[in-house]
Amino acid sequence: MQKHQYSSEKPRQILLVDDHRLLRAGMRALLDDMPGIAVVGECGDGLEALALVRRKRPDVVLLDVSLPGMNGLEVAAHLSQHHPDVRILILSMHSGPEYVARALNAGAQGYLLKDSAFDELAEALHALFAGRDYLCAAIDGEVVERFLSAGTDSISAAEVLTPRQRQILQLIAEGRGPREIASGLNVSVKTVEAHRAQLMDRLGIYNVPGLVRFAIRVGLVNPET
Amino acid sequence: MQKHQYSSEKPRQILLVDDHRLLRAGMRALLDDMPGIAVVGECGDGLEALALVRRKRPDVVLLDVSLPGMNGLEVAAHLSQHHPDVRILILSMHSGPEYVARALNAGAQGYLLKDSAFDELAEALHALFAGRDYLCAAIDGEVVERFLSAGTDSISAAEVLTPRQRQILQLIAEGRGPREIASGLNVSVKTVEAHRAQLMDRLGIYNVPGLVRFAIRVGLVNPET
DNA sequence: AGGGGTATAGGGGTTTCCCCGATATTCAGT
DNA sequence: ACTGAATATCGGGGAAACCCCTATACCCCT
Repeated sequence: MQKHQYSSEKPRQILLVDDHRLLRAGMRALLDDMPGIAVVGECGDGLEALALVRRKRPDVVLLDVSLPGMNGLEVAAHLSQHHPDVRILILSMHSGPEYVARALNAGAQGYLLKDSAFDELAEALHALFAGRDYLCAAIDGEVVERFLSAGTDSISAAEVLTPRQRQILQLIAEGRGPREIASGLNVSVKTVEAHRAQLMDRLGIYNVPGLVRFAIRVGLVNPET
Repeated sequence: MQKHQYSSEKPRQILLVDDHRLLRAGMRALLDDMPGIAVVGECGDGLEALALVRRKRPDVVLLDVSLPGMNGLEVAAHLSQHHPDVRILILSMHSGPEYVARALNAGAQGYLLKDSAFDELAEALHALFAGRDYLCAAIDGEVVERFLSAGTDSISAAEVLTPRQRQILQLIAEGRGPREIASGLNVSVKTVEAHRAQLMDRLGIYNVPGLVRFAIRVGLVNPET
C-alpha cells in the first residue's frame, strides 16, 4: 500500500489541528499518500492540541486558525514559546496581510491558504522540514513585512484582556459552563469564576449575554456557529 | 489500486463544489477510496458548478454553502429547478436549524456538517443514491421541521417563536436577568423561566450564550450595544 | 525589598438554571 | 360543541452558576 521508496529517514511527524472532522479526514488522506510523512495525531480544539504536542512531539503542526476554546494563533504563540522545536504551519481561509502578519507574529513558520493547490501543501511541509519558512504563493510577502514592521499585531480590541481572560471569555461565549471550562483547563471552578469576574471588571460588562455580544464584536467567536 | 470488488453497477458520479482547493483535494482523496464512487469534476464557484452540472450530469453534487459569486443555496435552488434529477448534498459549518431549513428549502436532499465523522459522509451519499434524504446526526430534525413549516423563505427566522417568546429572548440577549424581565412584564420569575425553557426547545439551543448568538444572527439584538 | 499585575483557589450567600407538574385561555379541527 | 394542541401563566426543589469576600504564589519591575 505504502510507496515509501527511499525509506532510510524516519517519517516526519505531523499533527493535524482543525475543528472540522471531515476536513481533517481529507487532509489525512492527502498526507497519508505523501512518502516520508506520518500523521501522528489530530484534534479539533486548541487545548487538546497543546496536550497532543506534549505527548507526540510532532515535527510540524498543521494548525487551523479558528478553533473552539483557544484559537489557532494563541496555540501558535504558546507552542513557539514552550516548544520552539515544533514548527507551525497555519492553515487559513484569509489571505489578508493582517492575518498573515498576526500568524507570523504568533510564531508560525508557514502560512497556507485553504484555497492553495495541493502541491503547495507538499512544498510548504518540505520547506518547514528543511528549516525554511513558507508563505503561500498567493500572499505578497512585502506587504506582510510592512505589517510586521509596523508592529500592527494589536488589531483586536480585546487586547485589554490577558490571554487567559480572553480564553475564558471565548469559552463562555461558546456556551461552555464553568464546570466544563474548569475541567478543560485543569483548574478549579473557582478560578474560572475569578477570571470571569476580572474580565468583567476590565470590560465593564457585568452579565453573560453582554460578554457574548462583546466576544462577537471583537471576533473572538462567531455567531454563525 | 482500486478496490471496486463488485463492479457490476457503474460508479455514482459526484461533483465537488467548494471554494477551498485543499479541502476539495482532501474530499477527493476520501471519495476516491470509496468503491462505486467517481468524482467527475470539481470547482470553486457557483457559476462554474452550474456549467459543470450541465456537462457532466452527476448523480450528486457535494456543495459548500459559502461560495464566491453565487452562494451554495442559490446554486441549490437553481439546480433543483433546472436539474431535478441531480441530488444535492450540502456541506456546511453551520448547525443552526435556520441554516438547515434554508438549505432544504433551496432544494437540497442532504445536509452534512464539516465537523461530521467520515462515516457520515458515506452514509449521506448512499442515502442520496438510494433516493432518501439525509440529515447530519448532530441536527435535530424536529426543530428543523418547525423552521420549515414556518414561513421559511423569510430570512429573518425567529418566526418559529411566539411573540412572547421572541420578546423574552430579546430581553435575555440584552442582558436582562430573569428578575428584571419578570418585573418588567408583570409576571413571575417562574413564568419567564418557563418561556426561556420553551423557546430553548424550539430552537434546540440549551444555553444562554447560544441564545444570545442566535438572537444576533436573526437580528433580534445588535452586538454593538 | 516592596509593589502591581496575574493566576490560582476557597467560603458563603444569592440568583439562575432546569427538571418536574399544574392551571387557564385560546384556537383549530371534527 | 367538544376535543386537543398550543400558549401563557405559576409553583417546588435541587443543582449549578453567579458574585461578593479573602488569600496565596508567582513574576516582573523599579
